[in-house]
Amino acid sequence: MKRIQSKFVTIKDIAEKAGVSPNTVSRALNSRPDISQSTKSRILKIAQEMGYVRNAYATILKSNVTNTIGVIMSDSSNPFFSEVFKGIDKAAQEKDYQIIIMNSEGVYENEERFIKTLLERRVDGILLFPMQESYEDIRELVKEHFPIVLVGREIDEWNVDEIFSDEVKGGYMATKYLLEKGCKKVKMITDQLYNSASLGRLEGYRKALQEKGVPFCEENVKLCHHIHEGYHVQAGYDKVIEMLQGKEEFDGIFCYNDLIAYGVIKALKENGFRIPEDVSVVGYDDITFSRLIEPQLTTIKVKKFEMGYEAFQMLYKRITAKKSSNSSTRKVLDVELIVRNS
Amino acid sequence: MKRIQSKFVTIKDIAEKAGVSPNTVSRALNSRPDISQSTKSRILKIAQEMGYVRNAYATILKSNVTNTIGVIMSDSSNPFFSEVFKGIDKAAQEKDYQIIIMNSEGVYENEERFIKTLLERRVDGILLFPMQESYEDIRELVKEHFPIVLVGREIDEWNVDEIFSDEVKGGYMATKYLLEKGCKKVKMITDQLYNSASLGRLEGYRKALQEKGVPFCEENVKLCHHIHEGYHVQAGYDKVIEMLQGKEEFDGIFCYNDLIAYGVIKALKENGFRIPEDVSVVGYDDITFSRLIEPQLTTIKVKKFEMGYEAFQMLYKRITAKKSSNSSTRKVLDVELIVRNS
DNA sequence: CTGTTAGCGCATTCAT
DNA sequence: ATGAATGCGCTAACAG
Repeated sequence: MKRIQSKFVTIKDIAEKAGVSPNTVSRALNSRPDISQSTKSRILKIAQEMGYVRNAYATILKSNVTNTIGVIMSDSSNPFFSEVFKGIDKAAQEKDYQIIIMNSEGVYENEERFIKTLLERRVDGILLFPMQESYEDIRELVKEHFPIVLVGREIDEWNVDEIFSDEVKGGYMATKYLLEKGCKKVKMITDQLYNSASLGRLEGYRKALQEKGVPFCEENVKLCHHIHEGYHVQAGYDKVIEMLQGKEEFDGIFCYNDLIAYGVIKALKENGFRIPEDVSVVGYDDITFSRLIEPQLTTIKVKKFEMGYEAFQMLYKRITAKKSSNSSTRKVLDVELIVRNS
Repeated sequence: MKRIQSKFVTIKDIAEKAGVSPNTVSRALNSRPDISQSTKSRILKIAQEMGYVRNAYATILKSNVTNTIGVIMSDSSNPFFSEVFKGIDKAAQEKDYQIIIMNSEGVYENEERFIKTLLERRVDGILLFPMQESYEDIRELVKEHFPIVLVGREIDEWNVDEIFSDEVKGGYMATKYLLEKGCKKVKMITDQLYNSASLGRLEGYRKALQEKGVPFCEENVKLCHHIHEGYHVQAGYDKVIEMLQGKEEFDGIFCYNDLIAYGVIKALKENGFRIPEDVSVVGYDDITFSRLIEPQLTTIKVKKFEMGYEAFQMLYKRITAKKSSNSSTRKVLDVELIVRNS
């Protein structure tokens, strides 16, 4: 595991060549006031010629500031996450922060391991998209006042910075829309129910039903257990097939996200259902492609870029705060119903 | 993870508490042979209690091995790139490598800056998706035998590791397919022509035309200048509108990528063209969504995940090589025509 | 087995 | 304006 490295030049090397002390070189490189213009430019020229590249690790070891954050998400290739990530990236670039990104695939053990690695690398803070049932690893960080912001999920109990969407409202709007369109049997296809996103959207679904006097029925909520990341489309497809085989009746489907909705639409079309004439479909997230599929997907728009951008801002504030405060910030992003043709 | 005065616990702290020397603590933590089982477990217990987290920077400063690579791409939210990235991530995780990811947005100055930052952070190697006209920054690295692998693009002149698709074949297959389907006027909508991907696909386009005895016509190649990342769809859409306004005639369009094809299809549909009856469309990349749009997109499938996975392997090989060899590796990935309904 | 010493590359004292 | 000394946290080399 040893690699040959093109040996990097050090300030000592430069110092020798320039006939000055390493310290003087350091001064020149960092544009300190206490150095003469002439030696400074001479040194800079030599440094340039020798191809000097500062060793960030040495600097960091002294300063204890890495200008790096860690980002842990379940699947950065999921369009929802990659949109959010774009916001993070933008904000981070503005503050000249580097990002170490890690894909947990929704596996708790990965998340735990990643956090440890990130701490070893002394990231200034962590942005984490909670995905699992257990939060022990996070709890530890929060307890120690380590800068962390939870993104896309709400964890009530703790005193931790969070940014997430108004999930209840989203679920409510989606369901209400279906009901007001005249749907009598509205199914919901969702993810596992151990996170605030699923729970919130489900609550919104119930709320809308209740408001319209439609009895809530447990069987109408279809849980996709253990969706492998990247297989939401398939999961939605499978659920519809399952429902059809079970001779279940429905004329409206509220999907946990757009990807599931894509699968749902595919299955419905293949089985001769017209959308929205026979069955109406509403998705969630409003990812880029939802306006490109046929029919264009009616969905709940989530402020993805903003979520990422704001998340970094919150983390940055936490990192640069003079002293660790005990009060936490919770930011709720509004959602919007985008009516298209499904 | 405990921190004393907002600082992390060091081996020195542990040593004091345990009444041993820092070195002994180091031995215990690294499972060295030369330490007694009893002191070792005693120290480990104390370390655990104190919430010790090793400082990777100190270790790296000594060892000069960061187990980190840098990845520079233009837009990680583009489905093509995020698929490739997934492959990189998978391979990197297997070797326990961290990834610092940077989005250049196709801007040379960004790329240059990023490379510098990555070098300062002493990444063991860099995976780079060349996007610009200038490669001066890369040339420097190559000259210094810094481990780098270029992904998705071919740069003939140099002696540098590369992995890319067989673009000529892809362009050829796409165009040939259109011609054999009976298209008489095949347009090509492509990106700027300063990279091997565009050039290769264009060459394939010409080759197919020539083979079928169709004269190549400059005006049939539509260049989308300066596509802002994330706006490929729009670019495709605009080009079609432009062509229609110019009263150009065409019955087949070969698109540089699937995103452009989405826009093309949208514009055609909006203007009353039937696909593929009136106009056939072929895309490139075969990203996930291409089978979900209507009509399902006929396209050239690129081995995206493999490209990323292999790219890391190549880089890893380079990083861990006993000595720097002068011969470079060039890997060409095969492409495949996926016939669907467009 | 364990402790002492030294040094990775840099920046921050303090001298001169 | 410049140099010398010190230490960030850790580990390797050498003693004991």
